[in-house]
Amino acid sequence: MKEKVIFIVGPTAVGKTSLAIKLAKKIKGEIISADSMQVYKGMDILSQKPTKRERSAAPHHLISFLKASDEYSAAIFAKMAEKKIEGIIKKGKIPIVVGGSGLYIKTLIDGIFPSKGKDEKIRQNLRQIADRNGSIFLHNKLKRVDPLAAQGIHPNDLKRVIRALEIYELEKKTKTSLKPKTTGLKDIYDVRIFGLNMNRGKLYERINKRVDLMFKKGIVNEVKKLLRKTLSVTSKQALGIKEIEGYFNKAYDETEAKDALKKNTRRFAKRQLTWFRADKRIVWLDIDKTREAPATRIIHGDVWKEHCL
RNA sequence: GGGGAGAUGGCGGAGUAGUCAAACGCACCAGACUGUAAAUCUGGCGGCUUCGGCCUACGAAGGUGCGAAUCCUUCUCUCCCCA
Repeated sequence: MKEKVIFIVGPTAVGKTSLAIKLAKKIKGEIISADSMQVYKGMDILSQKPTKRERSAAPHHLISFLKASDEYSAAIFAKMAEKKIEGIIKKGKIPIVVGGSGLYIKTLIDGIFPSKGKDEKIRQNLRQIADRNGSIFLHNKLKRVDPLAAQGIHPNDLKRVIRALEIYELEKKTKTSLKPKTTGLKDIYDVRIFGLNMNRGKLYERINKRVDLMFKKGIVNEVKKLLRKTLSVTSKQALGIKEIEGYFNKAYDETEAKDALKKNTRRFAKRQLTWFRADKRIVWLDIDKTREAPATRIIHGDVWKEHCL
């Protein structure tokens, strides 16, 4: 019989962290963060890491172990998470993967095709070509080497066009031919994915409140410190950095920075939902359907019995 | 009290007789997504629709035009200046 691995996914601010901790305590689980930003030191407020107290309530993994200048990616995450999962299972405990980074989670569960990774030089070169000749030009180029991939990528989606071309240059194989060669967690373990959701308006309200709290906690100062360092490509895209940077540059005041962060976080949550909705394996727990916290339902209720036992 | 400016879709804001359900931006909704993913990109966005159209709309009411968001009259409201 395959060992169980529990996933708790959902949009930001929906309440994944607290549910995961309750669940971990109940079932003797250990939490693995599937979050592209919580891995960074010095980004505690920004990435809404669980507090020290929360972290001491159950073991947490893959949080605060990278410098802001380090790169991170779905592939690195998947590799590390898989090792952690193995270790946790060996200890006789249940791994609970918690997070909102959809691609990371998918990569972990379904795998990613083998690749040498990225090559900044190739990317830069392709970017220059796009600047000179337009993104359509690059897309046409991709059409010639990998027509199937080109079909699935919009000509305006420069990052994807570039990556597909990069794969070809680097691997001498097309993205299309590599794609089927993937194995992941789902081939080894009994994967159970739970998605948390709630009424959209309520979720947005929670996000707004959370951002207010982030400012009270000193996010401005945290960003100020971060901006003094060199940030990696990944870490510098954390929500909050560019919004607060604009405030430092006097492009607008603090209130506007706060509103911008709220807005961008709301949009992010929406994109997360779009991503997770596409995964039909997810068992959704709608917080609005019950007056109680979904934690109660998942831990004591039928959901747990039905889906995990 | 006198003079001037203006009222456009959820908001901002074009348009100044036909090709206007009304540019553009924002918000919002939906979608795509395999090494930057808290990123990147796409579509929709008055209502109804058998997808051909139909209906309701540009402060209100009248009027002139074949035809009005666009012109005229009155009214209501807002802003500014002078008293």
